Amino acid sequence: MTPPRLEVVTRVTLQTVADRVGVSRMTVSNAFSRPDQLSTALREKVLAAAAELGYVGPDPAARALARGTAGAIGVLMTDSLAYAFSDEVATGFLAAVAHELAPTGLSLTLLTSGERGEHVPARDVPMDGALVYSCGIDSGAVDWLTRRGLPVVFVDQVPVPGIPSVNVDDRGGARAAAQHLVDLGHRRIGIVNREHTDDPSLVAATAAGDLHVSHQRMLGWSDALDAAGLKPVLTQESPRPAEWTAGKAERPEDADARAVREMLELPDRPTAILCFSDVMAYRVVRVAEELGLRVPEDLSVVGFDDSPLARRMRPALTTVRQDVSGKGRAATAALTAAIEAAKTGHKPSRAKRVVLPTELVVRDSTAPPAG
Amino acid sequence: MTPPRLEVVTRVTLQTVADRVGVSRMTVSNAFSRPDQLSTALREKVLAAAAELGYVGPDPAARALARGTAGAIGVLMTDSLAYAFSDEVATGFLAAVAHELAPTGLSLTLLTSGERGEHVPARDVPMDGALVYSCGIDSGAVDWLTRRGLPVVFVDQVPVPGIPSVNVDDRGGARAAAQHLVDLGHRRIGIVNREHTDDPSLVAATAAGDLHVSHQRMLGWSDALDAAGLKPVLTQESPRPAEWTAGKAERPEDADARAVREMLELPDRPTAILCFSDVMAYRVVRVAEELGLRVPEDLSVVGFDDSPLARRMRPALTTVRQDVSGKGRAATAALTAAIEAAKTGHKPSRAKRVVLPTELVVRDSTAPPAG
DNA sequence: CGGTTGTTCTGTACCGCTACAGTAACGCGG
DNA sequence: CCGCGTTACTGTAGCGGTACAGAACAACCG
Repeated sequence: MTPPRLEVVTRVTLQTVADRVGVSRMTVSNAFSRPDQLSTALREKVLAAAAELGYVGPDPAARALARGTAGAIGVLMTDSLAYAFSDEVATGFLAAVAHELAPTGLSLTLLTSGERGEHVPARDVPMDGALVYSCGIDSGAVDWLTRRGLPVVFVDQVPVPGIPSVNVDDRGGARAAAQHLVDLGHRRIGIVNREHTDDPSLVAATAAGDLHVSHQRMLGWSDALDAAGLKPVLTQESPRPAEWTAGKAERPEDADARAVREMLELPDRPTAILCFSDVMAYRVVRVAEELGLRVPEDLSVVGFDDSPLARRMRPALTTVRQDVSGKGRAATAALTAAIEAAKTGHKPSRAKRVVLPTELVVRDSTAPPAG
Repeated sequence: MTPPRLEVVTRVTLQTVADRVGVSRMTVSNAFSRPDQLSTALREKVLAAAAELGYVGPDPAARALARGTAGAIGVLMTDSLAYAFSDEVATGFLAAVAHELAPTGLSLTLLTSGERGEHVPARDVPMDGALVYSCGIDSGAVDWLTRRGLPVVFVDQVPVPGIPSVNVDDRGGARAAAQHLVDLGHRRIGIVNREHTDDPSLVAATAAGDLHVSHQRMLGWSDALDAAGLKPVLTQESPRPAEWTAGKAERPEDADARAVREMLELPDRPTAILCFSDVMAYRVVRVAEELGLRVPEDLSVVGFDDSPLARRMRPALTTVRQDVSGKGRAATAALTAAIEAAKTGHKPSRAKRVVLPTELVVRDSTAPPAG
């Protein structure tokens, strides 16, 4: 015996509309998805009936299953979305991706690398492909993606054979930045880097995937400094913000500031500092000011990225420009191409590797050393 | 005749695994999704077989269809994602949403309100519910969402009966800001607002949905100014950045700067300025500096939002704090509740309306007028 | 006028999974 | 040895679409 309780809202599906108009379900489907498959007159009639019945359109989930495409791509980011969103470089990248994606009809789903409870985004979210951005390969997330057989593009990661990647010329940019200081006459140069390692084997290993960028920049700085016979004063940033959630105390910043202060209070303090990012450069400038040092008279500071902050700061920051939007565009293009290729069964003979150029932008935060 | 061409990669599904182990497909499904439904021994055997066959787990799309849930929520934002991402208030909100969402297993899909080509995100993306954030209701997107019968929560929008909403006390905050200036002794006060309207009927109308916030703030400022018998010097911001895409010239900023400059060059220039946002306040300070005016000695400036920029600026900005993270949390909570309610068929008797408090934060950008 | 072509609509067979009802086997008290 | 509550597993019937191979019929052509 069927339960007497009537379904209050019987879901309106293709069939409902089809019955109403007196055509086959397929015709209704075509009316919505392939207008060229039926006469205009009938299509209008179907659409009218659909509107009347409150049928909005093909159910996205059902369509995804039947078509075999999800209509969305994922962006795999740091576990801490708070970090990702507060970083102007990351958001600029995302904006470019979103913008580039729009005309393709694909939408953008944010993936965290962390596995909260039973749910693993990289495994459980329907998508047609994914961008792996600024996140360690160590997180199982990348594994899930590849195991699912999803097209993937690496951004700012260590390139891996067989996987398309987009990078910027971090090393070259860093080299130019360091050379700039050398050319200005600086001999004691400090470096404020993010967590990184000098051991290439470690960097190459999957466990240190997201250190790639800092390592490359370090290499670039060393290129120029070594050539000039200089040895930098190092300062490492505290480890990456693991569980740095919105609203909590900002550990990394404090640790950073302290380290920089120590460096600037050395008897033989550096006359110039190379920084991993504009944000770090900003912090360095603040610390310098607190210590009564003028920038650039007493201390030259160079950033990296040329984020909006660099222009906003005073003094305006000398930095290395990378084309964040271009990176987003290139990554998106590479991914959509890979998705297309996967669809048609084509095996991309060689995974494309894109390396975008960087460019030194000299502004007001660098000058020859005093004395 | 079936095509002789063999399927190169036969897709591995539940059935494949089931056949291999010699159990029913249902058992394999349970092994993955409901471990308590079978013996541990068998489950392990199934999992092992799955691993061996390269079966990653239930296909998300198929699962979504069968279960009737998409496992994702959408956030409807301005057409220009570039704008959304470059705004610290918006990104802070998003970060909070993402963070709050994580434990629920829901992921986050970005929806643009614009309809590019045939694809309309709000209609075509599988999701269980959506947040409507900082986007005009005029865009058909909201219509699509509601027509689909999706649970929706409005954030910073004009509250609509029957729809849960989260707002902050914009008016109260603005009032406090204006009162602060009045109390300091200012009599000539300028206002730099975003596009807005004074016509309440227009604001209430759907066509002007995203002007709600600017209108509320305007009301708040007026509350205090009117009470003090003052009439503000108005300056409107240019219209919202319609097609302000990444990398393009930044029109709004320029227009803004020009307008502010005009205001500050008046013979009877204001001694204090109230701004719609911290970003605008920042621009005002820059213009003032260019004109040789000192802040706060010659000009007091008040922002809104208390975004990170406010603390970063020099002088540190007096502003009105709103709890962006709290807004994100509240919105997410409201949405998940609504989704839950929808699932169990419960009709939420009354849509909840949350209004978060605001608080004046006095820093260094305001002082009594000179003379 | 037979044959080819084109348009418009239909029928069937999935897509891969889950809900739910049901069956078989087992343990156990009486 | 029967009845009965558990536990472990299975079968069926969808979820709501789309792909693709026809079928019906008109138009066109030599």
